[in-house]
Amino acid sequence: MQWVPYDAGMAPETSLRERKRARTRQALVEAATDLFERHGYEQTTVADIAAAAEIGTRTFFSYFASKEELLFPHGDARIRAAVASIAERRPGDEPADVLLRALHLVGDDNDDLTGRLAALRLRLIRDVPSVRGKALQVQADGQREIARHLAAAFPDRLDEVQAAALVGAFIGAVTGALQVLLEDEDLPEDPATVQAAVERATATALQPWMAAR
Amino acid sequence: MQWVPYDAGMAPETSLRERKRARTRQALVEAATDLFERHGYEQTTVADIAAAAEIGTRTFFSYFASKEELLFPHGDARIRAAVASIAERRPGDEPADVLLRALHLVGDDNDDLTGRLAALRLRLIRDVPSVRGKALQVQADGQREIARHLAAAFPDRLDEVQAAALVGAFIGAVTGALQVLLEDEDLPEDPATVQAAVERATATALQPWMAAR
DNA sequence: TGCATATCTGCACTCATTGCAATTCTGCAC
DNA sequence: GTGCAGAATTGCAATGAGTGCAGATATGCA
Repeated sequence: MQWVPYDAGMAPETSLRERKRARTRQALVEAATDLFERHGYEQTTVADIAAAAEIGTRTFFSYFASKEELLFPHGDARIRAAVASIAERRPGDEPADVLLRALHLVGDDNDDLTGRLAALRLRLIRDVPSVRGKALQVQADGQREIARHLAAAFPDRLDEVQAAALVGAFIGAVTGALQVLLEDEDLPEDPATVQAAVERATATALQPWMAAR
Repeated sequence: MQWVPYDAGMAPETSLRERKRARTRQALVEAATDLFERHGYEQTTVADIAAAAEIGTRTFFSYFASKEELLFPHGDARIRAAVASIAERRPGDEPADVLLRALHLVGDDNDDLTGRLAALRLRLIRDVPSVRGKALQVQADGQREIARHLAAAFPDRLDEVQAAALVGAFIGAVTGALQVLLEDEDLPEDPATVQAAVERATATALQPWMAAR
């Protein structure tokens, strides 16, 4: 490949047009984060957000296909990390080994960009149905992508469907645990605490695999 | 609308009010199924459906909270089956045993009511984002419910979070496989074939547990 | 400088969803 | 059978997301 979408600290090899566009996009995310925190998700209209970022309401939809998208501006960051991790497969690795490592890694750089957005997102996923729906879709898509790469990494051991099942099991364990943990009214707790709790719970759930190692 | 003097499969404890309401609800689902099949999901408006069922558009929302809900009129049937299955826990059963049995069972009575609605639903889940989102939410909620019961069934072995992780892993494996299988353009294949493929793939993914038995 | 292309924007429109208030049933009691 | 309290139905108006369209602007490149 030749083009990496856009990353905070990225090369200036971009045209004015692109830079301007990226700046506006960023402004939209920030304005939205701000307004959502201040007035709530449902109370904030797309028009409000567009106005805050100084663009026309109509133009908003040329940056984000929906209001929910604002909360997942880097929908693929984690996926890319996981995929990269899979690529680093070491000889002798079992599919499960690779997945466990990838999972761990994705859990770590949990703080994608502004932790503020991340925290807000968790709260909204818990409270707003449409946001939860979007989050689940993003997750499902990511899962599929990872499965594709896993299958490719072990052509002799897994077919597409088996890989998808395996990935589903691992990610399912994590999200299942997370779902329960996030039910607590006071989310903002401490990311590390949650992280640890997830690891503990999934360790039990995935124990058969870890034991096999 | 025609009159069915006596519906054999209905609980006797219902008042006229309830029966009438149930009939209208059913009429709505049927009208929707029909229209969705004939003109497509997005091309069919809630007003169309309400008209077809002979009720006011406004009234529709006193039966279903959203257009998507029409596709999941028995959102809890499978869950109840799984929960019941868990309740039948036999001494000596491991959590994983109970889950495997429940999963198998849920996969079986896959034909919830009119296979027509079920088939349509699968197609729409694959093609319409908002429907996919809804499906994922229903699934997540069901998962949570099952986890609750599993935790209750093994108070000495699992806490809420561990149970959720375990359930997430099992259901995640199944849905992961299913997701890939449904990508084929020609869904209507043969339910049994899909069922078998899912079992095969999940067997690989969950093998460590099955082996432990 | 000047055109071809990419963006931006206002306007009008469709559609899901909701609040409100008037109207029409149904269950139950007298 | 009459009447009432509560439930259900419905029309109307309004909000807000998302889209198609056409004209106005800005940018890349010759």
